[in-house]
Amino acid sequence: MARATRDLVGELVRNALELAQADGALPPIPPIELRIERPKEREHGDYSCNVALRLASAVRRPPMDVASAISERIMCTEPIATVDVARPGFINIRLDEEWQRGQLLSVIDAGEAWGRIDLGVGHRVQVEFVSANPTGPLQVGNGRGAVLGDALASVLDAAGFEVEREYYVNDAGAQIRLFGRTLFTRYQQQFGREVPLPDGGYQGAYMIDLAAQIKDEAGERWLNSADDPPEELAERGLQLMVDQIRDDLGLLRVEFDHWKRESALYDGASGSSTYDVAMGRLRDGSYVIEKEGAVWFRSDDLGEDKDNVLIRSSGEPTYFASDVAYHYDKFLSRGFDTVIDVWGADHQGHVARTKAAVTAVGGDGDALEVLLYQLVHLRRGDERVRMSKRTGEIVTLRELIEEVGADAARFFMLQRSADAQMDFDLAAAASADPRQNPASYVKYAHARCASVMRNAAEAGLSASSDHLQLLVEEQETVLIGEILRLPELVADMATRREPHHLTYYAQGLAQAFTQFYDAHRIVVPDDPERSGARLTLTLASQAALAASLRLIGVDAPDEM
RNA sequence: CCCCCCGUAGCUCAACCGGACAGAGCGACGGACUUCUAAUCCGUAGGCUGGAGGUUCGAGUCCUCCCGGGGGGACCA
Repeated sequence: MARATRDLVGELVRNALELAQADGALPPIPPIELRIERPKEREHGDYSCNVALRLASAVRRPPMDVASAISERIMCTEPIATVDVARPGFINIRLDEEWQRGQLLSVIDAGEAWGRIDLGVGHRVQVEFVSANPTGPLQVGNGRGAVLGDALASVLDAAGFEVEREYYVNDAGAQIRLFGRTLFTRYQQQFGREVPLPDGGYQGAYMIDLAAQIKDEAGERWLNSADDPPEELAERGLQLMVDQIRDDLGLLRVEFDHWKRESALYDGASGSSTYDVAMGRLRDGSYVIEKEGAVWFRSDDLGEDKDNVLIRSSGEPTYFASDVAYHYDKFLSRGFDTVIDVWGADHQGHVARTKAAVTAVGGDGDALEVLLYQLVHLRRGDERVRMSKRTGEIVTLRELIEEVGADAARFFMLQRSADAQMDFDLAAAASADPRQNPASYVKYAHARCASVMRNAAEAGLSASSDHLQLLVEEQETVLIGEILRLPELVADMATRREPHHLTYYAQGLAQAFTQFYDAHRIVVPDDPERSGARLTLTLASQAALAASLRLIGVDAPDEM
């Protein structure tokens, strides 16, 4: 199914609305956005529409009248069974149950690709996330960005967008030079030399490990170098660091399509590098001024209240200047229609000026979206786990994954909306007990589907679509509804950039299946017709569970 | 001083960008296993959605102010 059921319903409602105007039942009105919602109460139907309430004052008619005029003209075909009008002026729509049962076959056919829609076809989106400085290992907070960005990219992909996952490697500038100098110091220390760390150098033990590794690889090669740092040494250290970051992300099952190096923005003959071209664009647009010995981005025309330094009085470009060039590259060179940058909340202050910069270099600032995520706090049961850089008790992403596993790490990280701070309970996440750990609960439901199918095969029973009309029990109806809901959920998540709904959907779906399983026997050798229908439902459940787990990035095991 | 995010059940959090009776999980209490995985299920208790105004048919959601928590406001990233 390339279209969500909701869209089919919406089209029928829109037709009815237009018909009502055409035949004079309603006066002509300007086009209105039509939203089909899913009511909380099942008695209100499978879908509802509040268009009559919103139209009432404009057409100077009681909402109930408007609702009636529209609902009478809704064609009760294919997905729709009945249409009712309710109290204030809602139009409530109930789906045809036979049609819904028939959809289960499409679900099974789609398998773990269930939920894919064509909402975003032809639209190229880049999701850039993590992009932590390669001067140290990833921290827990980076993990949240990793999971959020990866799941969002998966959701957009499922919604039909052409998606690229990108990691921006900040391999230029002062901090990377400091990284090189720290590494050089540690390298010399490997040979027993007493060399002090540079001012503000990177304290972490990982720098010693890096130095030891480089010593093993290259011996004394740079020991007596006059450069600080030796360029090749620094480059090798950076490579190793990036490799480690890539490995850590791999443990989380996060993979990038493209690793973009900041230094590449400066490559090329003078005047032709991305950086030079982007700066040229700013100058052409009169967005550049010089004052106090530095070069500034003047953006008050674009609604910014403050100028920002592009080139320091030392002649060195700022991080922001690189960012201008980088976003020029994203939009003007590579031509993405939309770019979503996933940033930690501590970068909140950069949002406005980066959007302004996109506009200034000739792009559309609104096509740059920045998804900010709030901080993560760790706790273990009731005990707070401190993550202080000063005390050195930093919890790395790798440590987190080793303690709780990739599945729980991903599921827990994704459970909160990006703009809510998060308490991550290591004790709950590390537990295999589904009562503590919803990731286990969902996986268990999937494994149970597989188990049921195995037992059915042993009993000589198999899924059949011949008697789906037997699926009329309350738990069966609810479960079918949950399964069929995924495509519209994908649409909502993609549109609103909110992948966290996945975890709630997966839990609700798992619960619906488990309740069905608990209330009714699926494999009944004496009743092959009913068994065949229920096995079809089981297969569809398994597909929907697998599809949602795949989007979350969690394994869907066949046994536990 | 200014800007951004948050404040919802004892705890952790949802609530489809204004809808119908604010929902889950955990925790608490009480039930259900000779049958496909009880790693489960069912039931009960638990709320003036931080506070005060406002907007309208209708507000947890939007506007103003206040309180509280977090994050920003550099020629750092």
